[in-house]
Formats: sequence, structure tokens, C-alpha cells
Amino acid sequence: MDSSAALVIFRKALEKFVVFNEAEWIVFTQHLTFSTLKKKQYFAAYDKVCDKVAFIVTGSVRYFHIKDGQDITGYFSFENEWVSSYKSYLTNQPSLTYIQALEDTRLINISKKDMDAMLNNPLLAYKMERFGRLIAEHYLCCYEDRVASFITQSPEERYLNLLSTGREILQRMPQHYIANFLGITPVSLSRIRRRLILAK
Amino acid sequence: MDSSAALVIFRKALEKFVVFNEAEWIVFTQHLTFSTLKKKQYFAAYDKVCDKVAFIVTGSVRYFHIKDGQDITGYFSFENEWVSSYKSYLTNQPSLTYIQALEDTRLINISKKDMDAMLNNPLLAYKMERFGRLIAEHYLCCYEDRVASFITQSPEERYLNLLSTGREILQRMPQHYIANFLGITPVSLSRIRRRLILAK
DNA sequence: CCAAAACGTTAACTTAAGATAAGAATTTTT
DNA sequence: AAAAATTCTTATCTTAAGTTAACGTTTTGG
Repeated sequence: MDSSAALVIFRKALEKFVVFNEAEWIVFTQHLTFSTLKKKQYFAAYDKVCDKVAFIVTGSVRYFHIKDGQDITGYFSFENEWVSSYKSYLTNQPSLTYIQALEDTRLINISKKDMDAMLNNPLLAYKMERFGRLIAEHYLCCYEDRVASFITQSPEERYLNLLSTGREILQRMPQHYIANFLGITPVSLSRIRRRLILAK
Repeated sequence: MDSSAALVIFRKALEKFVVFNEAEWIVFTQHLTFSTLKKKQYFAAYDKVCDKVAFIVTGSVRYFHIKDGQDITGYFSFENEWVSSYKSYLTNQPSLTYIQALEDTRLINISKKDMDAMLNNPLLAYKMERFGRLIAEHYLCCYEDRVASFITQSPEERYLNLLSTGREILQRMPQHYIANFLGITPVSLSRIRRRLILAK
């Protein structure tokens, strides 16, 4: 797949949030950069400012923390989704999480510098504000559900819930990543799975 | 405190996000409504669409879920902060949480209808998009930290962390609310506190 | 001002999760 | 193809959390 094919996919995905006319699109695309990450390469790292957001054309990434020498998975993003260490990007503070490619991954990047330029360019400003609003709101909704699951559900319930709605993650991720994602250890998840099989 | 005093406070708080000129401010304020909640009155309720966001002039609110007949506190908002069942507001879906006044509370409301009107009013559209973006981004950062705390910290660590940064919540909220907020039961929090006292 | 409700702690018991280690199966790397 | 690393399960032991109930204290509301 070449860059122009990637742009077609990207434009289509963007249109869920904002629709550009041709003049706007030309300027917008001048602020994009293409890149690839080899499997295990880092998109963001602990203690470094993450100065970009990116759209995943193909591939996937894993967000993780290191705590007491242990690798704890917090989230995943797949093709057609966005990736960034958002708080770091938004605040210019060092990232608390690592983000690593799970497989060879093609990205379309918008650097903070380019985003700010677009937000200050009268031709694009309005639509970029709108785009920023809608995408932040989209992820806000995801987070709201995720926090609610930690408050109101047991680890087993969170797993059952993931079973019923999280096909892609379940099929593509090793179980110890999923365990961390659910807020428990891999050993615990294995036991939960055992319990569920026996109860069935 | 009368409405105009409340508006002064509100305008000042808003200016962290967006600054209105006088003409814009006049139109903007026409889209606001003032209201009060008596202690224990609801701002939002389970299964009802929350069709507004509000700024808390004075008072405070508690977000909670009911699960198996039990009341589980998820969050708090205090004066000078915003309150909404955001996902419900943004998506027009029924709210999953109740939001209740903890004390008599004065609010400045923006209904979804008014917000949409402003987003479609050329005089305000740009600044309202910007405002929406910045506020969603602000809460996104809060959520990012909160999710990370559930993934990477034990209940005791979350409590210690709250001790060091959450003065207002700790001083004003009963402990069983705080326990739920941390993702544990009131009995558990009481034991954690006991352990910490003994260890000291 | 009194009765009722709410609050925080403690205890006893049950259940589940964390830590660690071992081992088998699978995958990746060289 | 062999070696190394990863993955998942299982077992043991320890620790902590959930559940329920009781009790004294404080707060609230009529």
C-alpha cells in the first residue's frame, strides 16, 4: 500500500468527525507525515514528551507502564484508530506510558507543531477545533465506561464483559496483556478462566 | 450571591479555556440558565438522558451507580468545576450514573439545545468548538490518570496517593464514598487506614 | 429534643487475588 | 534445526479484599 492509498483510508475515517473540501484537504495533508514502526519499536516512551498524535493505517500498538520492573499493559490501539500518549501531547509533560508497535505498523502522524499551525491557520482553524473536540469527546466516552468498569465490576465481570464485546483484543492479544488491561495479574486471569470453564 | 455575581465567577473560570469579547458574551449568556439543586436533588439519573452540562457556582455533587441495590460512588465535582453525565450528554443515550447534590448547589446550565445553537451560530461557533475541545481534553487527562491508577496501583497505593493530592475530597466526603471512589468497599478502606496507623 | 438514619470501626468468616516457582507447549530467533 | 524466549497453566503459600453483622458515635430530620 502506498501513501495515497493510505490517505484515502485516512480521509474516509476522518469523515466520521469532519469533512474537508479539496482546498482544505490539500493544506491539511501538507501537515501530515508518514512513518512506519517495526514490531517492538516505540511510538512513545516513559519520561519523554509525546509530541504527536497518529492514525494507524495498518498494524497495532500496545500502551504499557513499567512498575517495579514489571510491564503492565494499559491499552491497545488497532488499525483505523488513533494513538497518542494524549496527556503528554496535550500538556507537553513527559509521558507516563510506553507505546510500542505490536507488529509492523504504518502511521499517519500529526505533530503538535503542525496541529498548532493548523489551529492558527484561518483556512483550517475552525474544522481543526471541531475535529479536536469530537475526537477528545469520543475518547472521553471510552474512558467513562472504562472507569465505571473498575468501580462497579469485579475482575471476573470485567473479563466476561470483554468476552462479549472485545473480540478483536481477545483474538489478537496474549492473555497476560489482557489480564493487565483488566487490572489483574496473568495468574488471576488464568484462574478466572478455569473457574468459568468448571462452572459451565 | 445573585446571578450577576455568579456570572462574574463563571466568566473568570471560563477564561482558562476561552475568552469572549463583549458582543459574544452577551449572546453566550442568553444561552445560559441558572438553577439550584437542594441537597439530595438529582442533576442526572440512571436511564434518563442527561441533556445538559453545568458549571458549579457553589456546592458539590456526587456521581454514583446503583449495582445490586448498592450505591457506588464514582466521582465528585465541586464549585468552579463542571458537571455532566458526559457520555449521555454527548451521545443522547440514557445515563448510567446518578448525579446528586451533596449540599445546596447553584448551577449555571448549558442545555444540549443551547450548545448546539451556539455551535451553529457563526458569531460563537469557533469559540464554542474551541471551548468544547479544551474542556474535553482537560477531562481526558483526568481520566487517563484515573485509569492508570487502577491498572498500576493497589487500593492502598491509590489511597495514599489520594492522601497526598486529594485534600478537598478527603475533608469533605464521608469515607464510604471515598472507598467506592478508590474501587473498594468501606470496610476495606477502614482496614487500610488501620494498617497505615499501625505501621507508622 | 428525640428518634431515626447514617457513619466508621471491628470481628469472624469466606473468597479471591498477589507472589513465586515449576513445567509443558508454543513461538520466535538465530 | 536447535536454542532461546514467551506463553499459559497449575500449585503452594501469603495477603488482602468481600460479606455480613454488631456496636458505639455522630448527624439528620421531624
